[in-house]
Amino acid sequence: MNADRIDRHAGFFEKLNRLSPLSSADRESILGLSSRVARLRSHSWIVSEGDLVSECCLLLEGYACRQKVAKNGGRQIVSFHMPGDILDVQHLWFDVADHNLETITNAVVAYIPIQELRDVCLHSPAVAQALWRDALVDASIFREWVLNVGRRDAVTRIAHMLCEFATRRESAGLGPPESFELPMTQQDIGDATGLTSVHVNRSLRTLEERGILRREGARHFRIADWPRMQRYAGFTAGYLHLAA
Amino acid sequence: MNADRIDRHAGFFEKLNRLSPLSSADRESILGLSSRVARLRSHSWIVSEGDLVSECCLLLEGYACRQKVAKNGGRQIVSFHMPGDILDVQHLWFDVADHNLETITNAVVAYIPIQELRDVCLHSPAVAQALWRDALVDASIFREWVLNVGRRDAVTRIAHMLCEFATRRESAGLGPPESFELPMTQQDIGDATGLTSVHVNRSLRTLEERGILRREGARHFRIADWPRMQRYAGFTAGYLHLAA
DNA sequence: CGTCAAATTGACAAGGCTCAAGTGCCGTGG
DNA sequence: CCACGGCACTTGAGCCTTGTCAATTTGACG
Repeated sequence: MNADRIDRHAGFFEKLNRLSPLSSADRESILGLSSRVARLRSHSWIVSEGDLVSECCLLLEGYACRQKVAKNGGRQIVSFHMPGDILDVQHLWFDVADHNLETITNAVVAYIPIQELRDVCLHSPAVAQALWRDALVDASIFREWVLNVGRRDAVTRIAHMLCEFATRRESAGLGPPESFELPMTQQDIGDATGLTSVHVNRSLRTLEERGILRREGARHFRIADWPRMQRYAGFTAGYLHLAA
Repeated sequence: MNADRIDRHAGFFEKLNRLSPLSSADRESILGLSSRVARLRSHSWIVSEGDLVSECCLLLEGYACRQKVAKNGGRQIVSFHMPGDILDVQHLWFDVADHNLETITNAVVAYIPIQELRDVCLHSPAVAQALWRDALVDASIFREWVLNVGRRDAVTRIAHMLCEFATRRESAGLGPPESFELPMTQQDIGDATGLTSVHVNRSLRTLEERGILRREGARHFRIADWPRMQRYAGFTAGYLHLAA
């Protein structure tokens, strides 16, 4: 597992390094973190609300989301995650989970002991800053989602979600925003945007009819005019703080 | 202003101390922070999206909110704040604002230079941890709001917002949850819950009719059966991480 | 070729919005 | 002290976006 580990964590280092410039000593401590790697099926729950958590999760392959469930049974997806994302920085400082972590597709996850991560933070302010920043980007995205769900109509809402997905995907080096495969179902999109899957379906059709978006198969999206798409959705990448 | 400053910051110290136990040295560095105190009228914008920020704000008196504006002009309030709250921890690490900060009522705000706060964090891991935790609580509240706006119907949604307000108010030592004066207009409640003020008005009436809530004057709320109210709203205080 | 989940479509219901008018409260000025 | 003005709050009527229910089609995979 050791060779494995160094490979995996290299990506982690790059991510943190982008959030806050790290020294080679920082690099060493990060690569020195121990980890447990697990393969998970789609729709597995990694963490459930109320769980006592002692590890942070790093998503290595596949897609995941964070979600909460309302009293009436409604499921609300609160964020999507892609390879390279840290799934729950917050457990660095809170040991009880306040939401669920669920895989969307089959996935590979690295679990890093929180205590080790804390120690690294203590010895390296730069690493701490990087992780902190990551958490702040998270929060910024949540704010945008509140706006999205609260104040945009169904069609724009979905368009905005797609813009965010495409942008983060590109920024994670997973491909161009103009053409991509969605990992989530229309039900998932609905749960993320506060709509029903039926209405998501109709809204996607509307986006096609308006020429904003083309689909090749149900999950493959092509955006001919990416700037137009962003304008249509009222999407500005600022809140993602990509060039921190 | 110096005597003033120590007074004010005492509250700040208490808040951080609750989030992470601080030493007396930590206390000194916090009380040693310089600050600029300003009185603001209601509906003033403290920070606007896109602003370059070099100070963190601490709300000393009055109420404020954070909000974003959609392309179509819709205003979405993303969080409410009360005396003692730090309004933008995130500017500790991001210098461009991604949302607006607005007063709800007349308010008194302390501005603390970010550089000084950063220095304190560098020298005191405990202070850093406290501020970090505060930011994480923020994020947790945003997640709950996404759920609130996305998956609860109008009446429950408003009930939930009131529960949160009452709980945080109590926790901030501002009074019992069973009886309080709301600082915000019904328009504000609408902007926070993704509803129109008209529908907020009707929903409040519904809450009264169902016996969940009593009003004495438009803004004074009385909740006879507080546990029942929480059950009705599906409110559980866990996400507020009050007993960190 | 059968199976199952996801996607699609239609008909209808309903929750929430829009528009519009009216009321109540409070501070200001005469 | 009263009249006025403005803002927030109320209330009603009708519309429209989105939800519900249910049936059908599609597509991936064994």
